[in-house]
Amino acid sequence: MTERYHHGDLRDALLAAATDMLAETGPRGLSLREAARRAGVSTGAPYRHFKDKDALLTALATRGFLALDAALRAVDTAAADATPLERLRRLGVAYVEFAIAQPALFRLMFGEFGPATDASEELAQAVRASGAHLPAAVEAVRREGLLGDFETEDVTLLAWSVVHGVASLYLDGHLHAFERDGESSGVGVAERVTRVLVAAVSSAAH
Amino acid sequence: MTERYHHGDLRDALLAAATDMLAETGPRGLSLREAARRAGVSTGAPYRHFKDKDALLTALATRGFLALDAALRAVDTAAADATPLERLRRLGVAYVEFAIAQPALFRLMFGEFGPATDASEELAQAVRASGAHLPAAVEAVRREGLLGDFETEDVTLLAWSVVHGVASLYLDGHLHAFERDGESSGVGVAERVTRVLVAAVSSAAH
DNA sequence: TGTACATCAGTGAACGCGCGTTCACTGATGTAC
DNA sequence: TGTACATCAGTGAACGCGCGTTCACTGATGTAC
Repeated sequence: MTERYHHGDLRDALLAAATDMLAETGPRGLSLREAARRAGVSTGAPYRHFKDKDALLTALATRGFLALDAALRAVDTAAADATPLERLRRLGVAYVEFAIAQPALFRLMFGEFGPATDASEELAQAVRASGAHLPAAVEAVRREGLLGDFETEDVTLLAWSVVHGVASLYLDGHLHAFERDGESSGVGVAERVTRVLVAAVSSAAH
Repeated sequence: MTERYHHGDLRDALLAAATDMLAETGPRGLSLREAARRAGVSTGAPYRHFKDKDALLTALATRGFLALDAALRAVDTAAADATPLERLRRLGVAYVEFAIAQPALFRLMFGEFGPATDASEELAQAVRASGAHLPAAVEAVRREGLLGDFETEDVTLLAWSVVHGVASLYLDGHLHAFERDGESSGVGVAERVTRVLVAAVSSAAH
């Protein structure tokens, strides 16, 4: 890395540093000063690129929701030939995988210390995009007549709650008792739970 | 409140003050100094009663789990004449109600900033006690032959995930889109979701 | 019943810490002529 | 092609803040005789 007065791409460098810190210490340990230090820049420099700390957090969360959106879209594509229910299930597992792969980012996005979801237009849009996959998948199930008397909205909420619950409990260390030999981390737990859920919902509709 | 040199029950007063602060500002805004201030005592005084800040947090979390245990036990008793499935469902709703009634306490208990669940023997025991209700209720359902091919453990995990997910999403403000007119807060959401879940699981078993 | 004394719950001042943010500045960049 | 100058991304020192924790101390309490 060349040392020069003008960094060149400090904004990106700060976001990258902040991402690392997030992974190491959680949203709480994320400080603008430390991010500046890591980017090799003085403590005042970030203010050329972000109005304040919250603006950086907002940018970080936006990236997170865009990444989640991309991950879910990829699953949707990859599972194009599966049944609607199986596609819904895989979406759910992918949600948990995302959370486990980037715990601190996930917490920033959904937890109490993250920015409000309407903190910026970009963020709001990313939130909307990433949140559209699950409802669409449930709607696809309904269109095939596999939802019985259940309402689309209720099933969406149920599905989201399950995977968000698994992810949260796992990240906060409450699922140790439920992990089994040979299961790699919480993803196995997510697999099991989503299978049970899909089996229950689908047989209820018949 | 009389002003005297010896407070009399500073330990309890500190815990009470900390509880208030928790409700106002979350686990993050909870400081030993501010708790001392509220209890009308100097900043060093808490150290007569708690080894350090974490010890106070541990005591607080222990109280929380004891309260959750009591709440769930009360539901269990009150629903003694309901079907096992309905009892399970009410337990789940009570879990969400607890979270909504004391958001910051719930976060301290289950979130990333709370003490480890084995930080003290009392805490570990309270965690165990409060966590026993759900598995017991699922086991009761199974005993009636209402679980079909599902494993007790998987259904327990599913149930816990759902209610924990609803609680977390609600507390973090992500369920606004799912609330309906006339529903008071997230409890109505919990009612709907648990009904769908119970309907699905039970019909799958037939 | 009264007194000496050990105990211990409080005081309040001080420590070092890292934080977010501001500000007068300086050095590099690129544009107008 | 060369020069004057505006722009703006950085510097680094400083601000005030609240925090957790320590420490020598003092005042109240209760127990032994």
